[in-house]
Amino acid sequence: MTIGEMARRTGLTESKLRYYEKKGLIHVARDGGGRRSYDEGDVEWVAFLCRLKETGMLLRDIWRYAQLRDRGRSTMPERLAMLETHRGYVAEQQRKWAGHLKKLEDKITFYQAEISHSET
Amino acid sequence: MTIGEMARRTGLTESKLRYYEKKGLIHVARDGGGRRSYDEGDVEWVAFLCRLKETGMLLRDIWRYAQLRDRGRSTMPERLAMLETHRGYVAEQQRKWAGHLKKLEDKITFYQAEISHSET
DNA sequence: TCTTGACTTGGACTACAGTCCAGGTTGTAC
DNA sequence: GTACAACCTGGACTGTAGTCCAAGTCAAGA
Repeated sequence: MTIGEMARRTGLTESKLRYYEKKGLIHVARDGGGRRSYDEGDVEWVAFLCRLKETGMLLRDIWRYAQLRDRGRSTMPERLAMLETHRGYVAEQQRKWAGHLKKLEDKITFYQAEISHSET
Repeated sequence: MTIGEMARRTGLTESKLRYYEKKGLIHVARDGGGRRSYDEGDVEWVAFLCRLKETGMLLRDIWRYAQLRDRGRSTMPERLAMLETHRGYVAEQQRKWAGHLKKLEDKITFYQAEISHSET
């Protein structure tokens, strides 16, 4: 798969794919002409990498995870530990957003009351 | 209230308080010696500003909100509209984090199974 | 009066995550 | 064999949100 196809598959831009590679998050094979050649395994890894990123993991931590992954199955317990730590973070985020939503709704209710009061 | 007291009250650093002022998000009175002098109204506004920021509103949008606020009660409907738009965003974030948590838990379950399989 | 510590300013610097660009290469279609 | 799109590289540039620093000011206490 070329970088263009990969971009379409993953929803990332080509720039991002090159950037993540430069940062050591993805290792990409090359064809005879020196062009990037992605496979299905890369698609899966990029999808997971994106999920980690969307959940607020910094690229440098994803890089640590990628390093462990490169070292094979023996690092699975370490990777599991990273994911468990991250789960705690994500669970807290979820609670936080729920709280934010509640407070924002209170504020909106207050504004609505103020405005309808002004109109009378 | 001096900037140091204000920092303690709001949990922000002095740097941030100066930075937000420089960006036009807060208007702070000065004492005779040219020092910042905050009041309770400032504390409340900063607390609300922080909530907007924590929920992902960019400083330039908070600035727009602050501009409306400066113009008085007549801008309440506009502010309400901003908050309602933002509520949609926050609600979506909450759903997103719930989804992320679910997927991450699936991955963790998978890893746990893999690891216990290796051990047998 | 002198020291101390909290404060003032503008501007330079940082971290993070990209994005863009010039100049060059490769592979396919006509 | 040439036009063309898609690709390559390194490095400069961007936006967002700060953080830090030098040089100076101000007020209270010894």
